[in-house]
Amino acid sequence: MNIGQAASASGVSAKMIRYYEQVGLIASPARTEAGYRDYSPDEVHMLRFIRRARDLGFSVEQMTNLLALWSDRSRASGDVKRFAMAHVVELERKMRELHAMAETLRHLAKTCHGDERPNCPIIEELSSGHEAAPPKPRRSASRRYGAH
Amino acid sequence: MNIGQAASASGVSAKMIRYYEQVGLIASPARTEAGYRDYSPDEVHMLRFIRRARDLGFSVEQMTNLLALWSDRSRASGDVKRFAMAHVVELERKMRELHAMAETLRHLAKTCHGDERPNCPIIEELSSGHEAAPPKPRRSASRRYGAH
DNA sequence: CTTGACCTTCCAGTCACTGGAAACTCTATC
DNA sequence: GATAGAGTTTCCAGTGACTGGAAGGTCAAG
Repeated sequence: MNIGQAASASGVSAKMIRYYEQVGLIASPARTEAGYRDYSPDEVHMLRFIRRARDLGFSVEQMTNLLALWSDRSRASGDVKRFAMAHVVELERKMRELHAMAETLRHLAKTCHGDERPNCPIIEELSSGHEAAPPKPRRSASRRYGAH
Repeated sequence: MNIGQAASASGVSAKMIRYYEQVGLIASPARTEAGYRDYSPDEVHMLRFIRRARDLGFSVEQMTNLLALWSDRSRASGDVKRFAMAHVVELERKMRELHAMAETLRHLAKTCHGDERPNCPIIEELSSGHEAAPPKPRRSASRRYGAH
């Protein structure tokens, strides 16, 4: 199976497959005489696993751990569960962050007439207001989400 | 006011201030004879505005628009409100995405014993399962959130 | 034999920063 | 006046997870 077929069979683009190989998430596959990558059914299976993990928001580094757990037949299911739940906690933290931003903005927008007049409490609050969104970023220098 | 003072007065680090200048979000400030950046109270005020906008999850590009709205005394408050609400919609889209991921993971984890035995439905589902998290990514090639 | 779809490698760009090096300036102390 | 330490300057490189594109090799169909 060449890379294009592996891509459509797994849902991971050819570009991404090469990238995952490059960063060491997956091993280099066999090559044809002409130098084309040649994927076995098992490797395509692994790519599908990777795609699903990525759809659940796991980073490449975390996927490395997941693949290790996957291929380790003797690991305890508790290890997997702990890993999954730690990720859930992280997802929820990000959700709360986004929620706080949205809440603040909705609150500001509620007091804005939204008409033709220039007077706008949203801008005024951003301009001179008190502290903004994150309810209270207590210790984490967390990543932010530029919407673009 | 030099850059360090402007940084602590605004909550935007010196590094970020230089970066924002470099990418054109803010204008180059005056310089002292020695070449040090010299910020006026108005510029520090603008930096605070920027920090609050960033805390609400606006990208640099969006902040450029916000600054334009800020300094345009004749713009309609409706323009600002529309801009803010579009961002809220985007934040909510991301929240739903994260929520779907967390839900899927929690669901998988619920069926996992989480003990010493190797049998683990989480891994099994990722390995051979049906479609994963995003409830149904209908058209957007949306950004994802690697938790690291 | 040519066309076009595929594959290969490599380099650059994205976004919003952060870290660090080398060199300069400022302020305080001795 | 010398010196130390903190602050500033520029510039370059790296982050994560890709995506785009150029230049060239390969394959199957007509």
